[in-house]
Amino acid sequence: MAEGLRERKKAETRRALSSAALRLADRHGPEGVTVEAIAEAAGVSPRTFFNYFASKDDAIVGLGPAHSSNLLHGLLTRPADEPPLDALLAAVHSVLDGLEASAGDWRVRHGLLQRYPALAARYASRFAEVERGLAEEIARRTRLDPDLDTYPGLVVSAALGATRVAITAWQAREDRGDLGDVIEEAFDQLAAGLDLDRVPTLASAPTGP
Amino acid sequence: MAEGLRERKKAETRRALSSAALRLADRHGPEGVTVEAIAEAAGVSPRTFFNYFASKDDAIVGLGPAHSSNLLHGLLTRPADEPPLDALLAAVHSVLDGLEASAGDWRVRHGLLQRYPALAARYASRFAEVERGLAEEIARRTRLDPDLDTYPGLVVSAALGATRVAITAWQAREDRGDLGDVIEEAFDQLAAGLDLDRVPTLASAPTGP
DNA sequence: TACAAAGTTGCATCGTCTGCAAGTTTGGGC
DNA sequence: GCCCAAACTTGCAGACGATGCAACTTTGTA
Repeated sequence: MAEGLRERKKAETRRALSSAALRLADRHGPEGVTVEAIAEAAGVSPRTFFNYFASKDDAIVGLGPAHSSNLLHGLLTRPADEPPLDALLAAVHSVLDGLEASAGDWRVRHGLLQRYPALAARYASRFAEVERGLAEEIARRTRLDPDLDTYPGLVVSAALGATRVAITAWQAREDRGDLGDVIEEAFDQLAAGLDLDRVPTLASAPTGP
Repeated sequence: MAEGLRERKKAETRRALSSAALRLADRHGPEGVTVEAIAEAAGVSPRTFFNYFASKDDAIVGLGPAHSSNLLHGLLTRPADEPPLDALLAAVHSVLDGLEASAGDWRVRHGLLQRYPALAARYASRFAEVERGLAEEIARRTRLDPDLDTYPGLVVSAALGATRVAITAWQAREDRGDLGDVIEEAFDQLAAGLDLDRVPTLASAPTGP
């Protein structure tokens, strides 16, 4: 049997804990919710909580132990001779598609990350590992050294920063166009060397109608 | 009296605490040192520690309450019509010059930040405010909206990322050239649109002699 | 010298997180 | 069906971080 009762129960508990943590944190703020409350809402003991998540913050942002990066996986499936920036954009896009599924939680989570910098920090530290992995793959493709050369780390840092900025801007906009488009636009600006005169299109008119 | 005994004592205690925290964390790791140990090394009670720093991590990374950004100050002194990327590079340079002073602590601190991502996260969250301030200034200069447009956040994110990557690469190199040069090189790569074919110069030959 | 403001300290307390030693449940061989 | 071993849950005890409160001490000043 590929999927025993055990596995399903575990997955369900994890989901319940993460979901409860997210919901409660959204309502009362991360500091306003205790592990005890989360465990109770999920129907397990406080001690069990720590069998699933290493910290309260991890549960809120929904990061399991081996959050094996979809981003890196996406990059690995791109052709090796593709320009790094293009490959990274494609990887981001592929992750985005997979994300549409649990869009509700994701929306709430990103809102929390913006409202509470401490949470974002926790998230970022997990993200640093991903960044490292991506940089190594880029270094391999460009035959550079991931430690000594700046290019691999630079491309990855710029790409992820662009993604982050794009998501934030997209969330701030009322109209809500396509997130993929906003991200693509940001990458175009990177490719244009961040030269204001050569930037393809700017999102909004200065201000007002 | 502009500088009473009170002020001097406070400053000294703060320095002693931060210094002890840094030194102990470097030796035993951030988790391996307790607030009690730091306080004892600095000759104050554990309770007093929290009159100076909001958390253990803050003491280690040496962040006081009002870490008013030199970076933003550096940016504000640049001409308003300077291209954003150039202005940011200049701002980074100006901060770097001021940093030479306490170079010893700074070196150790950056090493710690690299070894312990959790610390880096704490640092980054403080840094987020700085990033926000820089983006707002860039938005003002470019007559864009800091929330709705991606450009301001994008430039700042890319610039700070480039700085971070450059510092890391510089630390990894044995020969230790000029840090300013490495940073400048990274900014050049940004200005070249991260196009591998147009990147000015690459730091190292592929690998080996 | 006396007094007020500022700073330090101990104490009590809450919450996070970990190790350990039970119990309880599940899956699989027989 | 029965039983065992592995996996999972739970309670308990305890270390540590962090905060509020109420003395107590030091510093600056009248």
